[in-house]
Amino acid sequence: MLTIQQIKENPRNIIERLAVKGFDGKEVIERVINLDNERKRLQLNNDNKAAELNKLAAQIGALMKQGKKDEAQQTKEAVAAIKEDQKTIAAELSATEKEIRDLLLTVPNVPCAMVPEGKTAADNVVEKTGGPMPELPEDALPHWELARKYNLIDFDLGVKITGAGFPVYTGKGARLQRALIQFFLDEAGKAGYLEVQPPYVVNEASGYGTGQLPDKEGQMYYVNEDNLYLIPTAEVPVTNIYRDVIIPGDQLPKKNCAYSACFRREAGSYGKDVRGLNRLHQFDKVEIVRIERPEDSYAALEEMKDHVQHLLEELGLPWHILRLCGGDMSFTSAITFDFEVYSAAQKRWLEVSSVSNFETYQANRLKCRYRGEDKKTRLCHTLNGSALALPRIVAALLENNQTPEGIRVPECLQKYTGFSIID
RNA sequence: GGAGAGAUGGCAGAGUGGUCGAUUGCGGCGGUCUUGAAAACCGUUGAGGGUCACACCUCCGGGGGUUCGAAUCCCUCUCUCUCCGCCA
Repeated sequence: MLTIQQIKENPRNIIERLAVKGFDGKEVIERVINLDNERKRLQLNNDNKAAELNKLAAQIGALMKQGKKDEAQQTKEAVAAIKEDQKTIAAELSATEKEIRDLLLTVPNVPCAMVPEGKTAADNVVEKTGGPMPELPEDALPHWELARKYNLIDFDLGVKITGAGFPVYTGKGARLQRALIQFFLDEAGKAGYLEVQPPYVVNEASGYGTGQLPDKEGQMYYVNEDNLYLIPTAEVPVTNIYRDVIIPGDQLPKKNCAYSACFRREAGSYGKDVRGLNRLHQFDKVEIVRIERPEDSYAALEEMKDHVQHLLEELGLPWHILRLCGGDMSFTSAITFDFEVYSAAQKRWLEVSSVSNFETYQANRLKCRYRGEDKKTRLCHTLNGSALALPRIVAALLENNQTPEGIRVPECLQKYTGFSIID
């Protein structure tokens, strides 16, 4: 969430930029500022009462030691009255604090200056395009047909075991999954990301830390008995490594990568766009996460984009980068770039990565700070990106690389798969 | 699942009702000494609110209570550890 400090520094600017996300912040921002002034007043009042009480309590202690019981008794009576006062002030104070917190939770992150205006995905800006566009024959098959033809993925079996959206990968299909994961992790390692293997299940505090809670709990699988959530992305456990942490300035940046299975309920999204691998409840992904000093975060974002682009080039897929418009960005992001690959048989672009800078929005919730040269603590900037999510990559690879002889495996994967063609 | 122990500052570890925001050790930082370093010695070293800066206030796992006063007593929740059972 935003900090009050941020809001107070330049409320007009915040309101203007929130409008880019289609959020009318005028009222909330004003309300927060007023409430904070009220909070300060109450706090001062409360503190003064507390100071008085502390002083009197010490006096009573001293009197008791001297054996002056009567005087002590008198003082005790004075204390009772002040306590009564303080009680009401304290109640007001905590109510005000709660209201501020609740309001702040409703305010999305402020989009940075580079974010284009716009309401829907149609307003996203294509920033860059690359990779070879394949020429497929008319009878080219979509990946779900190819998966059946070559026995790579059994969707029906997944339905039997679990339900729709939980495919079973078999044989070379399973091997291809493992190869991609290894390839992505190795590349991230080369780029300086420290690999971690996080839990796939997280507690409530972690859900709040990265912003899945309180709003999006409907998107996560929930384990009722233990009050735990299945992770929708490794971003959650990995970023929460840095929850409630003050990082020495010279240890920044922190760069982590992690493979994990991801679990998403995808409640309410059914229809033609969800066939095959296009949208799953469980899928594999390698995620990269960075914790940066504010002044470095945008350079880091560029590095992350370059990294993802590099992966797609190695895979030989046609890709483009979208700069998301305000309306299509997530609640917590300050700027987001989506990478899409072209699926030649489905004749559509598929999102395979999303790279975002959250600036201090996540860090404020996480209480993730660093200590600067001046010894002061400041909020870090957090960033993350998929590098990459597997299913749609697999879909595009199968479709785009299909030949009469079989499906060609990209060079970069062959040392991991152990085969160069799927036939 | 059963039984027991515990949760204190970056770490270790004291403190069981009244200058305790907290003894001490380690670590960190600054300094003296040194060509440099180590050792030794001296000093310093938690977070948040508040203030121009002080003052002042809050925080000893979370929440509630007792008391003039709680890290210390009571209740409750969560978590961790040990032993037993089960088990990849």
